Amino acid sequence: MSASTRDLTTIFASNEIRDTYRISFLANSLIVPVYDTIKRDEGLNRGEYLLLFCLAHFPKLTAQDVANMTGRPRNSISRGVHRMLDQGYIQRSPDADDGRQAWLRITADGRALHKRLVKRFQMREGELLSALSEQERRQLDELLQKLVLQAATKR
Amino acid sequence: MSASTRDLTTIFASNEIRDTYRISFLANSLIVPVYDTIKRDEGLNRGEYLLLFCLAHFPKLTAQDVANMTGRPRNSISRGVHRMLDQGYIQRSPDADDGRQAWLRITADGRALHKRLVKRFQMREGELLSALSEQERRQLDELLQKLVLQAATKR
DNA sequence: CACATATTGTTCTATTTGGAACAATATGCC
DNA sequence: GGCATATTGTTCCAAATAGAACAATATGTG
Repeated sequence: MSASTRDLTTIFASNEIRDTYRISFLANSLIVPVYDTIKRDEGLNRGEYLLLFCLAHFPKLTAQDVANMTGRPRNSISRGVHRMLDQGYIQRSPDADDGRQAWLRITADGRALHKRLVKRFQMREGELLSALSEQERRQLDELLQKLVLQAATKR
Repeated sequence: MSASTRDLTTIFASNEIRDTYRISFLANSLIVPVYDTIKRDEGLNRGEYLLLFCLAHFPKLTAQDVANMTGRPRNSISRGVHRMLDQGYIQRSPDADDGRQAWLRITADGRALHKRLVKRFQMREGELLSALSEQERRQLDELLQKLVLQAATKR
């Protein structure tokens, strides 16, 4: 009996936390291979890419905002900020009213990088979603939206 | 304008990879807080818990099987195996026909630990799913199953 | 059988990660 | 205003992580 003859996918449907297990598996399947190519081609690690992604969708954010959005600790964000500043993908300006915090913005270079990289995630997402019909995709969209709003408020 | 007055949840519905972003966010929300308590209370890290979880659902597995199922590198599994052996949660026996590999099994202690810990994930899962109706949960179940099977085959 | 290639599990090493403590600044309360 | 408490971003350090090389074993092909 070798690994190739044993069916390791049965666990998807037969464990005590089916949804948790499958959502976690899906998340890994969607992002890990793409992060690997981003690391290889652009030298950005996960924290740095997340920072870029967040800043691509808000005009300005503080480091604390990014930590809240991504769930990563502030020191990881802080490191990412410095590296992305060095590379010119983001810029920082101190807040006039609050000396503790600083506003982060994406630069034109950063936005161009984001546009290139996000396509890789879109392709991977498309591969997975091709298993669903149009109607099923709309169902998924609604269900996910309800779940993330629940997750964002109930924690 | 402070973080508390800015609505950082708008990104859920307005980015180029909505499903990827939301699934990844959900996965973190489901597992990270629980892993933290498991680390604190039992000293198990993520790799060690995953090993226990896998072995709780198959009579026996090789380290390579666990690596395939979880997507983690073999050296991480290897480390986990040794620590879990030391703690008596799993046992190992060499394969008679293939001198390279060894079969891993969960012990009674390991199974008892699994039963206790999986409840924590069930509780967290229940909190999130409470946002859905019975019918919606069935829909989610079907959609997730299609997606994970697609992910497991198309990679 | 002999030799090239593949697979399993391990060790070594560099990078990533995150908790904790810290300085600077802000807020609340008397 | 003055002092206790909270918040932001940083540095320090220990743990987790994963790539690469490795030894042992297995497989395949002549």
